[in-house]
Formats: sequence, C-alpha cells, structure tokens
Amino acid sequence: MTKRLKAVADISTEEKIKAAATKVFMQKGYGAARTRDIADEAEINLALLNYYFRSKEKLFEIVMLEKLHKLFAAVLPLITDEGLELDKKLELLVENYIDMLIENQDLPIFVLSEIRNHPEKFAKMMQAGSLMSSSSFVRQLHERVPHINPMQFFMSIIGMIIFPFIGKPIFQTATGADAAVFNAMMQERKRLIPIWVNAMLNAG
Amino acid sequence: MTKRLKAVADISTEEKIKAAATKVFMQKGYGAARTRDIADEAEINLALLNYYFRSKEKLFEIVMLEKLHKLFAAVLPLITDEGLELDKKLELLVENYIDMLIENQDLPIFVLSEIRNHPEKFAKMMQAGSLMSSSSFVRQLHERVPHINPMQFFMSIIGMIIFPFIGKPIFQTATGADAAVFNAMMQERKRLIPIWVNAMLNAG
DNA sequence: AAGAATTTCAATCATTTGATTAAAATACTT
DNA sequence: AAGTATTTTAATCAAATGATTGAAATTCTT
Repeated sequence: MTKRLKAVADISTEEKIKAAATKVFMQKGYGAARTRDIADEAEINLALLNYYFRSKEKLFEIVMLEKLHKLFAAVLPLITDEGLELDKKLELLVENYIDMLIENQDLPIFVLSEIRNHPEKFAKMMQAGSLMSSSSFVRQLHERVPHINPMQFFMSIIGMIIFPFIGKPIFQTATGADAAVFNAMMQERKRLIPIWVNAMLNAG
Repeated sequence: MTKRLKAVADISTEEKIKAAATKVFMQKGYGAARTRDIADEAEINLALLNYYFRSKEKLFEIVMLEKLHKLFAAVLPLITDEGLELDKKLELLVENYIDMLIENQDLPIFVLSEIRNHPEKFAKMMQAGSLMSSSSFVRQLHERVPHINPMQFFMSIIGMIIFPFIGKPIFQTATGADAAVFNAMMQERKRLIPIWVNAMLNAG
C-alpha cells in the first residue's frame, strides 16, 4: 500500500537513469563513462544516481547483466532445443540473431570488450558458455561431421553472423555504404549463411 | 654528434614507456587507462611520460597507429596482390592472419573497440578500408561468383578468421579449453577455412 | 489539511588524474 | 675536470570525478 503510487514514480526516474546509463556505458565503456554524463543524459541530479543505485559499479552491473542476457537469449533457447533438426535450427538461429543484431548493432562489441576489461567478474556468463558447447546444436553438428571438432563450425557460424556488426566501422567505410545499405546486406545474409554453412558441412 | 650516445638512452626510456603504454592501453582501453598505471608499468617517473610524449592522447595515438598498422599490414599487401590467383591468395591470407593473431590475441578487440569509442578520428583507417573493397581479392571473388556481392564473402572470411579471437573469453570457457588447446584449434583453422570458403564459393 | 515518508537538489568532500615546474642527477663535449 | 646539455625526480596544481550530506520539495497517508 505504501508502495502503490510510489512504484510508478520509482520506475519513471529509476528507468530514466538506467536508460541513460545504458546509452552512456554502451557509447564509452565502463572506464570512460562519467556518472555526470549519465546524470546529464537522464536529466536528473547527480545525487539521484547514487540514491537509486548506490554506485557507478552497481549501476553498471545491472546494465551489463541485461546486455549479456540479450546477447545470449537470442541464441541459447534455440540451440539447446532438442526437438529441432539441424537445418531448421540453423535457419532460425541465423534469422533470429541477425534480426536482433540489426536492432542492437553495438551490443556485441560492447559486451565483448567489457568482458575483456573485467575478466574476473562474469562467472555468470561462463554458465552460458558451457551451455553452448553441450547444446544439441553442437551435438548435431558433431553427428553430421564426426571427424571435425563441432566447435570449429560453431565459431565460424557465430562469427559469420556477429562479425559484420563488430567490424561495421571498417566495412561500412570500405564499401562507402550508409546504414540502409549495411542493413540490407545483413538481411541478405539471413539467406546466404544457411546455404554457406550447409556447403561447409558437406565439404567438411 | 650531440645525438649519438644520447639516442641510445632515448630509445631505452622512450621505448620502455611506449611498451608500457601499449600494455596498459590494450588491457584497459584509452578511457580507463591511467597515465600513472603506464608510468608504474614502465618503472619511470610520471613526469617522464609527458616529457617524452607531451600528453596521454599523443602517446595513445602512437600506440594505436602501430596497432592499426599491424592489423592491416597482415592482410592488405596480400589481398591487393594482382599476380596471385584466388585460391592461393585465400590460403596465404588465412595462414598469415591466423599466425599473426595467435601472437597478438587481443589486437582485434582492442582496435575495434577503440575505433568505436572514437569514431571521429581514424580517417587514416578509412583509407585501408577502401583499399579492401577495391582489392584484387574482392574483384576475384566477384569474378568467381558474379551474382553475389563479394563483400558478403569477404566479411564472412575475415569473420571466420578474426572472430574466435574476439570471442575467446566465451569460447574458451565454453569448451573448458586452456590456451594451448585454443591455439591448436586456431592452427587447425588454417586448414579448415580455405576448404570451407571454397565450398561456399561453389555453393554461392 | 497536518504530518510522515519519499524524492530531489545544491553544495561540498576526498580522491584521482593529467599535466607542469623547478631543482637535482646524469651524460656529453671540449 | 669544467661547463653545457639532457634526463630524471619530487612536489605541486587545477580540473575532474565518484560519492555524500543536509535541507528543500514533493508525494502519500490519515
């Protein structure tokens, strides 16, 4: 009861700060992000940031956990699905992942560079990593091409999906392409990558 | 004459600072790197950093330019070589690049995340980017599979080569592999990727 | 409407950080 | 060896930064 209408305000300000923090952390990374940048972006007093989140680090952990989840949620449920054959799984994986990445273009570079900068934390992510290597997707790859380490295929598939978004600043200027052209190319890859992977599996 | 023996000392201290800066910048990124970390790492007085390099930013530019060069030097001369047929070029590209990356495992994530954090600078790199899309390698890809944008192949090939190094923290825990196992897998990829790319080109 | 709880703010603190300075130490020239 | 130029150091500065405080404003309860 004491909480009913309060909760509304809570969400409003707290979410405003979290959204601003997400934006600033994603742009500059944890180390270069300033709590004042976040406060300005959220249009709130600096003290409110500490009032709601106690510290820069705690706020970052919340943002980071959400991003980590987003990066893995698009792939884990699919590749661990036991009742889906390889070809269909591959097709859905590519389509879902590329769609998500088009909407979140600098998610991968953010997550991967922050992981590199704070390798100590992220024991939680290790869990997701292990789930991958024991997934039915990897097992199916192994059954299809028994004499090659399925992780070799897995790294290649994920690389083909994710890497264009990480290397975008280079590729985009390389091709002189604007955002629309880049996105169109990513759309095209939803069709190409499954064809290519099948060719790789048959060659492997 | 005034410079003869002086030069020896110059190189020693200046190089010590540059080496320390390289290490710290690569570990933490520009924004989170502290000049005092660099001075400590180099075992020199903080003032010497500014004596030799004027500022943190100038020092960073030197380090960054070297890293950028290293990242592109391993690939540009090869893919722009007009007198090498596609298959051989691909084979050499994969071998050279993977060898270089095994020796410089966090080069890609460092360069790519710094480019993202300071997109304004790096007009120099755009040059390298353009050289790629007009390279004979890309032209040869286009001749081999005319109905597909050769940059689609190019992104996939570079992605298969580079991405495992960027995603290493995840893949390594995913597989429970130590550094030696990871490196062995990268060696194995020197053989696999050319086979796979050929299969892709034939399927394309 | 009065009183209590929550939220917001301006001001301020203690550290950290990039950079400078002036003096000391070292190396070089003659 | 004396004098000059170069390199190194300790001390310090001003600005930036994460965080706190106490009071003001707002919202909620009764």
